[in-house]
Amino acid sequence: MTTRSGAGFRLTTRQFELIAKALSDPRRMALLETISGERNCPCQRLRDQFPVSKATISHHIKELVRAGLVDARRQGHYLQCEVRRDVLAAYTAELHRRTGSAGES
Amino acid sequence: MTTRSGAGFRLTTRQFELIAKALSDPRRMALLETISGERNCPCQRLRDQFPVSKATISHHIKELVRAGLVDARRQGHYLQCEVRRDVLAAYTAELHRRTGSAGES
DNA sequence: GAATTTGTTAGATAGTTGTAAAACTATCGT
DNA sequence: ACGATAGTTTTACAACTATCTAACAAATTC
Repeated sequence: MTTRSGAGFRLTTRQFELIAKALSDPRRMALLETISGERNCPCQRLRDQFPVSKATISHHIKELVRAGLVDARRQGHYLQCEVRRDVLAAYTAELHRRTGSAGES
Repeated sequence: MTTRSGAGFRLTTRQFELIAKALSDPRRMALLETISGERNCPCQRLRDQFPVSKATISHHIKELVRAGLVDARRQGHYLQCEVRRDVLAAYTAELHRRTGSAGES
């Protein structure tokens, strides 16, 4: 099996930093988890699950998209969000690479 | 080969959050990289490589230790720092687990 | 024990950021 | 076109944090 270790591509320094930042807020991380839970996650559903305003959710999603962790496109008047697991894999690969952990090229 | 995916143990929610926070600052990440580069890294060497005060370095190391990413113990009047790669592996494993990425238990 | 070197702690400051309210834009159904 | 629903942007603010200086503590060497 091809493990996620070999993530096909490398991240720029900037993207690496943006991802680390994006993952550092617990709420944003929780949003990412919820998004990854459902195939297509209308943002509206996020509002039901988290006690935060829609403005805040919009902001967090923007950060996730900016980091490249999430793809979002408007579908009707819903927003379809999708987790970029390859980017996430590239992040952890780079993380291990930088710390000299086993298994990275 | 046993990939790092199976990280032997699980992190608490709290530690997961602390690690994410610890990794989110570029300077702190750079310090972690340097620490992981050398077997035993006297903090003094860090001061030579980074244009920050020793107080700042001390603070960052404290955060890394708090997150469990680094073990630090005083050896003489140097501080010996060591990266906990198993904790790092547990973090990435948990990250992929939470986002439903491949290969996690 | 005094001086030196190394790291820590306390206090202060400047910059960042998570959050919400309100105003705005976009899309759909009627 | 109108109204309703979904999401964005602007603005403001409180909380956090990276950083420094300065004072302190710990360990070594003379």
